[in-house]
Amino acid sequence: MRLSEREIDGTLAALADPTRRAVVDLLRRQPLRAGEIAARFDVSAPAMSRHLRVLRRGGLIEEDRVEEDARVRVYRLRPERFRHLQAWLERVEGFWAGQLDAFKQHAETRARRR
Amino acid sequence: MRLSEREIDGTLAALADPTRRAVVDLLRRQPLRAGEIAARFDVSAPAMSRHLRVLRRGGLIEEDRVEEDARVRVYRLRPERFRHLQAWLERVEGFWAGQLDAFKQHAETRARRR
DNA sequence: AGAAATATTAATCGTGTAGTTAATTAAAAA
DNA sequence: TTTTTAATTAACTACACGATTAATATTTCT
Repeated sequence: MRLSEREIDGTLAALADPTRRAVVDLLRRQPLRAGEIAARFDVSAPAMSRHLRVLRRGGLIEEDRVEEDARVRVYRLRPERFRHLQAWLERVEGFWAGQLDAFKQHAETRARRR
Repeated sequence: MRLSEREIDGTLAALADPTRRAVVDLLRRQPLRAGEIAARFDVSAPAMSRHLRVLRRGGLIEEDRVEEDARVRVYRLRPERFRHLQAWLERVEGFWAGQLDAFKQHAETRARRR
């Protein structure tokens, strides 16, 4: 899958905040409820709620509801998006290989001319 | 190499802007002078200068000076930082195996509670 | 039904960031 | 030496973003 510019923007913007990266780091271990996440940081619940929304819109986490208690919302990481981001980075980094190809072609052209 | 939290922050913050990502995309092809970069976008030279500084501090590009004309500054991509970022993503994505276990445990706990 | 719990949205505030034009630095050209 | 050129820094404005407290659903517990 290839991310649109809009998706890339949301994803990178979401990761550009230290608190949100810490949340991602926390969710690596296991899914957690909104309250549990907020409690582990030095911010208010509303502030964390907004962070979670940004992460969700950035495609990095998703929200689940449990049947036992319809009030709680469980958040968990979405691995796909991280893989998409890796693919994006690979594409950007691919300039290196491209330059190498260009060099080869250049060398071949010169060789053929002789 | 492993990036510090501070470095990760600078790098991701630099990439969280559409204009700066477009600059990165542009520099994939070849190094360019500050003026050439600014001319390709719909922003003033000072604005682009700031973007370039953010990208440089984020470790994504570097500045070279040419001997023919000491006024011009040539910017080019630094591939290492992209690889470091990939490594960081891989580390975060590595949660997958653990997540599956956690899921199972979660499901079992729920089942037991009924 | 009424109270407590879970989480979000609303309203507000301060700060950081991107943009602009003007001023500045430094080097090449005339 | 004066003027142009290349690029940055300075000063200022507009707006998006993060944080907080208060208010609002919605669901559970007594």
